[in-house]
Amino acid sequence: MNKPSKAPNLTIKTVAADAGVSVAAVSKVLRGAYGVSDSLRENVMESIERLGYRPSTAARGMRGKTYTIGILVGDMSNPFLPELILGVQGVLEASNYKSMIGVGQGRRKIESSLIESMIDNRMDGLILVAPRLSGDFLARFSRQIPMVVVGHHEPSADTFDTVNSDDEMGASLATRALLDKGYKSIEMLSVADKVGGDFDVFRSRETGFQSEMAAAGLPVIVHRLREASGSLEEDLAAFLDLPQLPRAVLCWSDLHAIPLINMAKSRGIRVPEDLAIVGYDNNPIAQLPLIDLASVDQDAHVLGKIAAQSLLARIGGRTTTEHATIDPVLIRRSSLG
Amino acid sequence: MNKPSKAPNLTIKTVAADAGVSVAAVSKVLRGAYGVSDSLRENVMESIERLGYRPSTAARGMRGKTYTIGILVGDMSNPFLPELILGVQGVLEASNYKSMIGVGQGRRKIESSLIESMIDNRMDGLILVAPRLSGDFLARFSRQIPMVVVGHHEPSADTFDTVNSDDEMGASLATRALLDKGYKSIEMLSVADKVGGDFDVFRSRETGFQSEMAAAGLPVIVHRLREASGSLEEDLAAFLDLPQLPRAVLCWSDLHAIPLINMAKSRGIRVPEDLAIVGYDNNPIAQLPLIDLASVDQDAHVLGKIAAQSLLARIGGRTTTEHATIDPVLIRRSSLG
DNA sequence: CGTTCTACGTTTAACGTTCTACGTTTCCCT
DNA sequence: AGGGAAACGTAGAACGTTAAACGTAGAACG
Repeated sequence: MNKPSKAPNLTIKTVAADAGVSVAAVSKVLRGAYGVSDSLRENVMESIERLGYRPSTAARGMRGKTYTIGILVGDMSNPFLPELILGVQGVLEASNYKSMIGVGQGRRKIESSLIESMIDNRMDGLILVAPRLSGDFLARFSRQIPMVVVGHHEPSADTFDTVNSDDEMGASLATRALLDKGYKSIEMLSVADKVGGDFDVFRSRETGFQSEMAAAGLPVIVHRLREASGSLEEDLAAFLDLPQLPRAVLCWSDLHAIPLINMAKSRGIRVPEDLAIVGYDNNPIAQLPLIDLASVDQDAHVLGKIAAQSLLARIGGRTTTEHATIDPVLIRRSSLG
Repeated sequence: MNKPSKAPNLTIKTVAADAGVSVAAVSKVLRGAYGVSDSLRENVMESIERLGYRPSTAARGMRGKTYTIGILVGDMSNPFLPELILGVQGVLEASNYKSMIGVGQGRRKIESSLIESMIDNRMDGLILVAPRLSGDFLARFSRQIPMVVVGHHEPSADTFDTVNSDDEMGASLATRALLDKGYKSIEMLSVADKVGGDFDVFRSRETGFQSEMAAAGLPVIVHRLREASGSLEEDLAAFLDLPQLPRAVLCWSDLHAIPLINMAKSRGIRVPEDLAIVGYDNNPIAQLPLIDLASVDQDAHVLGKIAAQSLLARIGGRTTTEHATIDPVLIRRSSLG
């Protein structure tokens, strides 16, 4: 049997009895609250340690804080996730917070239900990473719980903070690198028209591309992929079949650039001799020798760190809104030329 | 400000008042407990719906169940994860359970602390997917909470259930396919000697390979990669530099097979003409045209479904232990020959 | 030497559920 | 019609923690 019939549930009461003090005293020690002498604290700590006591998050949630924050990731294939989470956890460790990670599978329904779960669990705050949910939804949830959103531009939001890599700059960087190589005919392969609703979250990279091209006095040509699943192959093929294939292409994501480079090479189009390709996100696959795709990299660790600090501040009582931005870097590989 | 000064916290009491019944009646409806008339249920449901009430998981955890189960994944790069989780969630939906997913980052410390968090949150049960933790640890935790482990052979465990794809059969399948092609010189590239402790969790695939080769009267040659990070490249290179390169190779994972196929091709070794390669896990990358790697596929959806059912049964009171096994399938691609 | 602080610790309500008893109805049989 | 069981609903005590309010003793002050 799993549960022995008599589980003498280890509670704050046990600790109090063991240390010979009141329950409230233990609670104070636990929370680092005001009004505990060093000797008391030491005494209680010793008992806690020896008994192996851990406070019940559930019970905590009833009155105070749970010291748990939820991290919701929209899509676990996101290559910078591990590093980002490390960044978050680094900050949390220092302030005895724990985190629980939820994976939204890129589906709005799962995302909402996960967020609701987290609220129901009385978590103290939420970090949403590249959520698919629209700004309206985000705003609605943010009224119920302190929230920071990473990788989802929403500059007008005033009920939650955002942390983003500067997508416009990233695209600029990549475009300028292509221009510096001397290419004149450069086009962009961007994401579907209204992926995830009609907010312009996904347009910053286009803006960066556009402004660089315009500054160079060159025409701005942007192709947009369709959203339907399975259409990616077709759309990429259509692009490669263009009568006037450009000399270079900037892809919105490595998720497009990698299949593209594959398809191009297997059609005998040489990369970068015939077509230079730059992606975005620096997916680990990009560095495989057969792929060797140049890509824009975001410092995920910093992204996570800032998000966590921001959330902690918000939980701590800050009511103003912060929108942070950090600078990406271009990783040069052979596909760039 | 985030929280309006007067949050008239929507509780079960509010609902009871609204529906004109007792608090306990609402609770019964919520839990689908015995002793509620249809009219009562309908009435209460209507109130719940209209008010948008959601029960506090934290409060629930204090007395009863939280209707939340924790899914801990050892490593989010695992390609069959999304489908597995879908399988789990499919089962859970039907019984009004929610799930929270934790990502262990392949680090034992994070794994343990996440499991502890989940226990502290009074979750009703845990599904561990390909955990790095050793059997001892697993057994210890399983005494505190109902638990099912997926993708981690531990046949001697008697305090938690396991669900696994039949790794031995998968390796057999792949080996036999290579034998059927007429190859005689087949070797295996397996995982480090004592990855994650000295249990033989990772040996089943070797066993499958070994028994097929022995049955065919051929020599059994297994290379083991080292565990240290960064050593993969070296080890693969060393393999390809072998004076007597085999005609075909079975890799323990696509995580090895994909870099291998890359390295081989970029050295001018033709796949499959010079070297046939079969991987394991059917990683999405395996199907890229430039890779086109044959691989053993596990039905992740079924894996998840069985795990969830198993856990629910255990939560429901089953005390015996179940070890389930399901059959994998070989996906043939050009790397097979 | 009384009075007021200050620092520490305790008492005691909450918090939002569940669940065990227990009291009413309602229904079904003879 | 009478009796018993089943069905329905209620009251109220948990659950483990926090936090506001409340002592209390010694120190500092006038």
